[in-house]
Amino acid sequence: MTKSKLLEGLMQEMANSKKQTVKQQKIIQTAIELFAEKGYANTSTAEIAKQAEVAEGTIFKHYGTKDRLLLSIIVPYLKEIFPSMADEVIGEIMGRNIATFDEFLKGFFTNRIQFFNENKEIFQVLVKEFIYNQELRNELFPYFSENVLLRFGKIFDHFQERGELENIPRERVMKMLFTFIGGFFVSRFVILTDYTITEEEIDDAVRFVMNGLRG
Amino acid sequence: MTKSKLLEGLMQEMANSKKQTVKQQKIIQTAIELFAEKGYANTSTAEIAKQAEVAEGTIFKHYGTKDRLLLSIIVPYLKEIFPSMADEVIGEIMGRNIATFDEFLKGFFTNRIQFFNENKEIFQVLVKEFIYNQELRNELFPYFSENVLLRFGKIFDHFQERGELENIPRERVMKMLFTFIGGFFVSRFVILTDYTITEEEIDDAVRFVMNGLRG
Amino acid sequence: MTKSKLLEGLMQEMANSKKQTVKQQKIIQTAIELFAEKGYANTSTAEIAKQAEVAEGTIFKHYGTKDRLLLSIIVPYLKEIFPSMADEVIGEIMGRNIATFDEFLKGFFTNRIQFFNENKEIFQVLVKEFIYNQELRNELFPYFSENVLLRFGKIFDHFQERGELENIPRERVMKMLFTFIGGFFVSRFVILTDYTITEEEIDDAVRFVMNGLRG
Amino acid sequence: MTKSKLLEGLMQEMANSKKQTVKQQKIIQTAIELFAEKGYANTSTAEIAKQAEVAEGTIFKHYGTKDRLLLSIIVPYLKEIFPSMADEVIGEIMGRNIATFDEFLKGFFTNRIQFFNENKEIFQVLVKEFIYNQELRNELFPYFSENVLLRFGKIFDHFQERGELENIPRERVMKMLFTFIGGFFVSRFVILTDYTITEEEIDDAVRFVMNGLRG
DNA sequence: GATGAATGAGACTTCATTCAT
DNA sequence: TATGAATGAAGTCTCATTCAT
Repeated sequence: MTKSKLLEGLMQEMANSKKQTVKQQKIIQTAIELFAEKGYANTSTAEIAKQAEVAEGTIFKHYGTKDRLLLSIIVPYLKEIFPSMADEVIGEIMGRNIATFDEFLKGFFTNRIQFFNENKEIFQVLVKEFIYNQELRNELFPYFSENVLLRFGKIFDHFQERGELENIPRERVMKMLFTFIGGFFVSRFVILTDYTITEEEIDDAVRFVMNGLRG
Repeated sequence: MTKSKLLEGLMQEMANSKKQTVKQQKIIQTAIELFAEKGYANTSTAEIAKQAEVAEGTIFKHYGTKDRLLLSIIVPYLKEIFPSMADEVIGEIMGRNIATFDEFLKGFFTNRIQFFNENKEIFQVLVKEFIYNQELRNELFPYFSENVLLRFGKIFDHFQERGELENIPRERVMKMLFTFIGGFFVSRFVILTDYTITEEEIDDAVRFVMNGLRG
Repeated sequence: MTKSKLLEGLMQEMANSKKQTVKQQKIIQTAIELFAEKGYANTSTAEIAKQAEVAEGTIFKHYGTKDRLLLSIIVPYLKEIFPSMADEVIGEIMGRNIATFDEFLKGFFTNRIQFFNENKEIFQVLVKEFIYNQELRNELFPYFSENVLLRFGKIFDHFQERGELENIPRERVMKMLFTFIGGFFVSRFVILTDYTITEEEIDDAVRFVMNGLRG
Repeated sequence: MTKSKLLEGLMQEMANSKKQTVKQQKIIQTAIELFAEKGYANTSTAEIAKQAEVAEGTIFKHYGTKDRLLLSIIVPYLKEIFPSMADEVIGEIMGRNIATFDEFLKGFFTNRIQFFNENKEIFQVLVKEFIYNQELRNELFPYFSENVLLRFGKIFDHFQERGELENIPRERVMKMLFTFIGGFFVSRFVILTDYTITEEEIDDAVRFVMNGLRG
């Protein structure tokens, strides 16, 4: 986990690479499960190999190092975690039927909850390593800033231009917003792993945030 | 990190134990720094020993296992992290000059921010391992529920009885509150390690929460 | 050396396992020599690795723990040490040409002396650990009772039915017999490691036992 | 356990030394128990210290090394294990009322069984280490030959001169005798630690030996 | 005489990684 | 592509022993 800027390179590389073999799929799936459960540092490649019913050498044939195995899990996920959603949502906002920030927030929560539910374990891996692993954090930060903060900013601007969320100091309030959103997803998906989020709770969250912002 | 219910036992044990030697203090201090920086799993006892200018054996003479070294850091801190504060605050509320939930929240944030600033690294260790280490999480959860949730609940009740925070579904709203508070402290002290919290931001946070709750 | 009943399991496991690599053979051979000479507890895996010209990790790759290395030496030997011989001898007695207990005893001594001479070191390991290691003793005792005492008892019965060894309290006399046999093999093969047993001494031993029994 | 001829020196030294303190007694007693149970190599000085309720340093203050602690247990016992008995018995034979080798053997077994019962654990330590520890065996062998074999030989001669045990090749038969005696005491006191020897069994043993010898 | 903190060599074991097949 | 034997560095931990108090 030493080289920098490898995220970009890796994304390129993955885009170009052939499609996975069956063994590769098993390796990735098993690694996700184990990394999510016990963390990257506490999971040995031997354990992954055994549980994936694959020779240990096979892992290294495909991924070279354990580090790159981790990135092979995280990187393709990164592209989906915010951007795709953001683009989607931005499309909806601009074009169609999302008129208020309330609606946007509700859509955002609903959409992401569904996405994280479908990829809970990868999200756990990502969060755990993001917090635990200094090097990875340094790697991910610029990516995160660029893709998440920026787009969210734009959306925020959009609604301010429309007359919503007026007279609010954007930077300061967005911090509060992200603080809550981060706390929400991490607590529900990483810490309380068996938690189920209800429709009602989404409404609570949206209301909490909206009131907080408007204050 | 296998045996359960060792928290209680360890607390007893520590209360009874003689006071630390100079070397012990150096070990603990160094371990805190390294665990905070790189995480427990990525820090070797050899590294701790070297940086603490102590023989590796000395660590094990005093703490037996690396696990127990971690707990020797976390456990004494746990007792201070919430209860003491809560008791203090409860005293202030009941007796003296805290009249509103706003005031309480502001006091809480101010007080804990100071405390975590003074113990930033231990807090980082605690949070990182809480998220990373399943076993430790299981160990800490009951303690957390009992000491944090319970006391907060009482305080909440207190203000509801006084007429504040009326007509609010306590359980649901407290969840939002904790979500925000958790997100706030973790992001500021664990992720953004060089962040400085201003007076202004505390006010933002209090306002955000109060509006969120009242809504 | 903690889990019980692992003997049976290990036997199964070994029967199923692939055949040894060259390195494994060197490891086992070297371990036998060193354990025989200095005892299991006084032999380090580093020493075994060095003398076997193998990386220390290789030992653990194959045998997992030092304990299992010891058992990997002892277990396959156990199956040969008595049962096979007993079956052979029983066959001879029943079918062919062993008519008297004298003959049987002489055959037994001769056969086992040859066997132990060919496997002197493993026998030394077995005896030393049997005496030294409480856990191993508990593990081996039931096996020993079942395979050795039982078969010997049957043979004894056989000759009593034929009219030999009459009027002798079987249990009490067999104790004396085993006492002598045990003393004989342990002293000659484990304590006096350079001792050579002559034909004459075998006769002495048989005569000593036969007289002792008949008395 | 390196230096040779230290047995003699140690005996002198012990004879000259002051009498033991209370702590020393506890150390020795605890060490005997632990060495008997688990063997010298598997017992740490830390464990002895803890169980003896003594600081680890105290053990080394008194005994210098763990080796010398072992010898401090074995050496005083050695002087009693055969010589004293032999002298006693020789006295009885010469002067008083032991007329036959039968009687002598019965006396010998009875006397030594009582002695070993009273010092079972030290005997276990002695035997286990004698078998396990090459260096100690080399140390003890000459002592054993001189004190045990020699005296036994004299006694044997005595009875042969009296007309008993005639026409028997002394060397060969004494080997059988020692083989049995060794097997008897080791099996009963070291291997079958909870065994109780009955009067009847002593008679069996004497009869077995006498017949064996006379044959 | 007794303590117990401290040591550092060395024990067993784990691990990511390599490479011949 | 896949294997799995082999590696050796590094990890945690144990131990007999020393020494200042």
